Amino acid sequence: MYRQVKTTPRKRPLQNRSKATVDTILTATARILIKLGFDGLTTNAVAEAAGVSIGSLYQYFPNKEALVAALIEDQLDIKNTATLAELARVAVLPIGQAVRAMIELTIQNYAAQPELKRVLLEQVPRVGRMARIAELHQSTHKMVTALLTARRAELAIRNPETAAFLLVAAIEAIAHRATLFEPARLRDPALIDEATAMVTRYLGVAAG
Amino acid sequence: MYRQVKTTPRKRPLQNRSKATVDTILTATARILIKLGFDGLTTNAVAEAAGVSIGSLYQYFPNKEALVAALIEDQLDIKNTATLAELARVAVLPIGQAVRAMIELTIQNYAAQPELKRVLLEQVPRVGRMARIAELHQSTHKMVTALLTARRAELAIRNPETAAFLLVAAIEAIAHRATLFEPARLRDPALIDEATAMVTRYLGVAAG
DNA sequence: CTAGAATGCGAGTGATTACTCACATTGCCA
DNA sequence: TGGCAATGTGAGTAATCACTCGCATTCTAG
Repeated sequence: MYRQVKTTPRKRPLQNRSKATVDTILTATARILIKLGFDGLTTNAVAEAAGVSIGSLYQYFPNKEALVAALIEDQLDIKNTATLAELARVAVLPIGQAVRAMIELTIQNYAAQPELKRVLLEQVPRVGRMARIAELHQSTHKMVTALLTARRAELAIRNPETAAFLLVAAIEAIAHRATLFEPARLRDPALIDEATAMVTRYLGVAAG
Repeated sequence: MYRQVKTTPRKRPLQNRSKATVDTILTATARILIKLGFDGLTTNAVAEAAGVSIGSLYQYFPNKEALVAALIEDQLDIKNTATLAELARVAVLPIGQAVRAMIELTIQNYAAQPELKRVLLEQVPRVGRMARIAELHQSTHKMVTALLTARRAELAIRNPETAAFLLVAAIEAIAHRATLFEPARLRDPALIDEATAMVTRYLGVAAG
């Protein structure tokens, strides 16, 4: 279907020296990506910007997409860990509060380094990371479904599975769209208030 | 910021002969794009698949991205026209009904040719069409804001502008995410029911 | 009918750029 | 201290592909 490119790292950096090299390379990748986009990103340019030889780059990254994939993986891991942890934490709170907390977390996640987030979001398909995204969606979806099912008695919804899909998609999209098109909105408290209102009214619970 | 590529057509096809050529080229582009992705899409391959010489292709399209851009423009035009028309049509209906109609339209739009939609969605940034998307968002957003403002008295919301942003983002995302990750859901009536419920409860009106 | 415009043709080329490899340097450990 | 492993180097190569251009064919208007 797609020309899938191997993006698994070539070699793990063992000594501190090489760990630093890898870090520098990724930092340079991010910088160039923001400035020039994926097409302006050349492996030679990355190596030069990182002050590292092109050979060293290829010690650790098999190709250009692997560079971007690594950045994406980092972000996804951070986000996923934070999301699952927060979901666990809020599971016992009053639902309104739980909702607000999840919305805040989601928006905060996008609000940090929005430029980088934007570029990476755009490059996800190109770098063959859609499957990974799907996985994460899946895991979030399951957890939210479980949460909604567990507390079904308090809620006005009949179909927790579909509801979970809607909610996750909606909240994620709000942050996503704001990041891509109206970053200023990420700082607008009304966004969080209204989103919380939307979700809590849908669920039939008091706002958080 | 981005290496922006000119994607405006080179020459308009005048005779029927050339109109057919352009059509064939775009059809071939869509087919290859679905099968091989953007990287597998080469201008030579498109020309061959279309049974047209590479020279002819370049009569009408200045470069590879212009091919994809043309497909995207087509889809966006269709969608935008339909959306604005429907918004105008439902403006006088009971709000619950209006909401359901808009949700159905949005989902239908994605449900037609979901494969092509998926690839095109993924290629929007690469082909420099984010600005166009932003425009369309803007116009939809304005219209929905106007609608919510006009019927404010019937609604439980305080901030029509933010509410419009939320609603458009949420509904769009539900269809979008389903298309990308769970196409089967596009056929699930529960999706529409629940989405309608979410929106109408948020607005504080009877479900449509 | 004809002249010029529109369209169609496709082998070839030029430029880009990802990536290799043979070798140099540095770090680690016995 | 010596030797092996890890790391770093960068000129060069090979392959791809977007795109050109000079020419052939088809259409249309007068």
